[in-house]
Amino acid sequence: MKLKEQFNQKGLRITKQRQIVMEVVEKHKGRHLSSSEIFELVKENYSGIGLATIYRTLPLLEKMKLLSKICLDDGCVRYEPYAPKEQEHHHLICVKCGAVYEVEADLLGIEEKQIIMNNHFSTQNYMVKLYGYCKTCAEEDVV
Amino acid sequence: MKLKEQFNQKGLRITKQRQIVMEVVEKHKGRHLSSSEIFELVKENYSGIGLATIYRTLPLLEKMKLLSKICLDDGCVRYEPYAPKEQEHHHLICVKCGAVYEVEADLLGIEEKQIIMNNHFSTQNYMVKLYGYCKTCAEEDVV
DNA sequence: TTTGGTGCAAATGATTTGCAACCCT
DNA sequence: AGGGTTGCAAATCATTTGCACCAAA
Repeated sequence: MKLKEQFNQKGLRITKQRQIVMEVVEKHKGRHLSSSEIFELVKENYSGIGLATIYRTLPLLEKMKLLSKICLDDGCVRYEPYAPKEQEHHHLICVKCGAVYEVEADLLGIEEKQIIMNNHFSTQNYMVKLYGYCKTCAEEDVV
Repeated sequence: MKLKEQFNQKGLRITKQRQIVMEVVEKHKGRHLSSSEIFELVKENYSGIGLATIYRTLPLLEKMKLLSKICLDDGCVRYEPYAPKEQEHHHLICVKCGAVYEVEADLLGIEEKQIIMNNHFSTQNYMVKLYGYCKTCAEEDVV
């Protein structure tokens, strides 16, 4: 199991708790789980888990590039399975109902990346958040 | 003064506190002020201000499209003067030192916008956050 | 056995809310 | 006058931290 090696290499231990956190987030790919949502889901499989462990585990898994942190402007940090550059995806946020959709696409073209390079900034990755109306809410507005 | 009319139209009142909050954020265009930073700055001109007023005023000014809320993944909400579509700008976030730079450009091309339209989403505006290394930190890494 | 890891409870920080007093219109 | 606003303090929420105990390696 690669996960275990990845941890051990850094002197970290792979515990039941860490494994279940990973499983839960992967199982719910496409949702954007907050820390407390993850806490609730982990409890279903491991009722003894403590909230503090969740809060200590999540940033750790993020640093190891196993999870990605996302911030959807709703007052809490959320996580999703890590997506390598080739699968970069972005978020469409409905300003009316709050629904979040994903678009899988490399939204920045060569030109745009050039503009950024000109600012002396070396980009590792990027995230685009688009605010607008989802189909449902756009139709309601017409009524 | 248009500001006053804009408020009165909605049955809202233009108070000294609200005016000073606007002034402070506009004066510091280019910085990305957190609520408590705004609180401190407002106090310089109006020492009686209460923190709760700041927290009530900021979302109000945002709804009125006088300010924009930004979330730079550092655990607090920040604000900057509202930028109409023509002046859309985005943020470069240094993952090492945390510095935030701005790029003024419409980073999404026609093609990319088309991709989003195909998702049945009508975009009002969007925000791009790019994570990477600023010039200074990139140079330090070489050392 | 030897650390790193965990649960729990208390501490922090950011933001919200109830309420009486206040002040734009 | 009258209702929107404010300051203050208490309440909430998300997240962090100290510490004794537990468990991977």
